[in-house]
Amino acid sequence: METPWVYVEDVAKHEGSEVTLKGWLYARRSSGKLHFLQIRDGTGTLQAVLFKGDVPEPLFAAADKLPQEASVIVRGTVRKDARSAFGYELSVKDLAVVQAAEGFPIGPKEHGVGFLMEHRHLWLRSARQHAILRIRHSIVKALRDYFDARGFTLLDAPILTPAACEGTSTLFSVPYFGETAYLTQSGQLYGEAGAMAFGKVYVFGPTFRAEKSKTRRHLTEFWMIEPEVAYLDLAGDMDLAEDMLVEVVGSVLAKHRAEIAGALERPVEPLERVKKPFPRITYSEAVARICAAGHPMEWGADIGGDEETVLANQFDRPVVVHRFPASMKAFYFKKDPEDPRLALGIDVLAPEGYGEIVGGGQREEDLAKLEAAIDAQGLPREAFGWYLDLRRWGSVPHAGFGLGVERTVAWICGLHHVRETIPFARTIERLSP
RNA sequence: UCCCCGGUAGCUCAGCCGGCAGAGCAGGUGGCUGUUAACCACCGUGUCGCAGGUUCGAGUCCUGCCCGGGGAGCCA
Repeated sequence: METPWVYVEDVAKHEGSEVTLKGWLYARRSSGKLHFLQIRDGTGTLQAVLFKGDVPEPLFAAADKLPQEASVIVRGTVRKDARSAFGYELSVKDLAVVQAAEGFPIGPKEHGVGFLMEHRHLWLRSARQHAILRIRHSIVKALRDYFDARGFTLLDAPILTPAACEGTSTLFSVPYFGETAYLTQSGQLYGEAGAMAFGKVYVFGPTFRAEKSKTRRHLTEFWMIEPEVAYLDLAGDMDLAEDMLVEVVGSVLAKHRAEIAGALERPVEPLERVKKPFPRITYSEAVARICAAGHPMEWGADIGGDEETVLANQFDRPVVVHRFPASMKAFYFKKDPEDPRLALGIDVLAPEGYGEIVGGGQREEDLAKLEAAIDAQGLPREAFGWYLDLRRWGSVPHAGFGLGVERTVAWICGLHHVRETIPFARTIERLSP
C-alpha cells in the first residue's frame, strides 16, 4: 500500500483521492453484494464500502466474516456521500487484516454497568466513552491553560505523605521502609508552601480517600487541581473559581458541542448559562433557603446531598456558598474577623444536582491562631512542623481551592455517575481492570 | 459502618400459588447492490452465585455466606 496513511478526522481533505486507513472494525452490515464496514481509528469512525466487483472474490467473502474489533488496514477512495451517517465514505480497493480477534465481549446491544466496568479496558473503545474521555482531556487542558496563562507555576505535590493533611479523612496506608506512609488526600498544604515561594501555583494530581463511600459521586482515587495564591483574600478566591469555571465550560462548549448534544445527549443550554457573575450566598443564607424550601436543617449541620440539590436548583448557574461554621471545616481555615464562629471557606455547587465541585477558602496566616486550631482539633503539632514554618517567615494572607476533575466532567457531560469520567475508576468495590 | 435492590445461556432479561429451563440479542449457515442497533430463513446454547435446610419434588420457600448495583454518613 503506497497511498498516504490518513486519520478519519482528516478524510475530508482527501476527497476524491486514494488513502489508507488504519484502525479497527467497529461494526459491520451487509447487503449481499455490498459490505458496509464501520472503521474507527481513534479520531473518528468512517464507513468503508466494499462492492463485490471492486475487490478479489476471496477478499470480498472474507470481509463478510470479519469479527467486531478486528484490526484492519484499508485502502480506498474517499467519497462524499449523504447516505452515510459520517458524511464521507471510503470505496474500498484493498483490505488487510492485522489481527482478527474472535468474540469481542461488548456488542452493540445493551450491557449492565457491572459487566461494562469489568471490561472497562474494552469499553473505552465505544463512541460514548470516547466522547467522555476526550472531553475530560479538554477540561484538563482548559484548566491548565487557564492557570498557565495567568502566571501560575505548576507545583507537583508528593503522593506519599507522612500524615493526614487535614486529620479528618480515612487514608490509605502503605509500608515505607519501616514507617507508614499515606497516600495524599490533598496537595493543598504543599501548595501553600509553593504559594509562598512562587506567589501563584497550582497542584494537579491524583488524590486518595479510603472512606467507604458508595455513591455516584465518589471514587477512592480521583484528580484534583488546586490553585493557591499568596495575598489573595476570600473574595478574590471566589473570583478565581468563578472565572476559571466560566472559561473551562466555554472552552469545552466551543470544542465539543456536537459530542455533548450528540453522543452524550446532554442539553447544552444549562452550560451556556454558565456566565459571570455566579450567585454568592453565605452558609447561613443557604440554610435559610433550604429550610424555606421544605427541608428543615439546623445551623451548623452539613449540607447533605439532597440539600445541595435543593439549593442548586434555585439558581440557573453554579452557586458559591461561603462562610461556613468553623466547626465543619479543617483547622487551616481562617476565621471570619467579623464573626469568629465562621470559617472563610467557599464551596461551589454545580447546577442540576451535581453537587460540590469546588471547595476551598482563605487560610489562617497567623502562627499562634493556627497552632491553637491544631490543638483544638486534637491534632499533633509536631506533624505540621514544616507547615507552621510557613507562618514563621514571611507569612501573608493567602487562599486557594480544589476542583474535583471527575465531578466536573460528570457535570459538563451530564453523566449519572463519576465512574465513567476516568479511564479506570477505583471504587470501594473495584480495583481492576 | 448502615439501609435498599439484584445474581437464571456469551450479553440483557422473563420464569405466576413449588411440578419438563426460555425469549431477544450476540454466535453459526444460507439469502439480499445502500445498510444505519439492517432485514429474511434455519441452527446450537445452562454448575439457575455458593453451602445447608424444608418438601414426593426447589430457579421458585427458609437460613447463612459470597459477589455486584444504588443510597446514607463523609467528602471533591
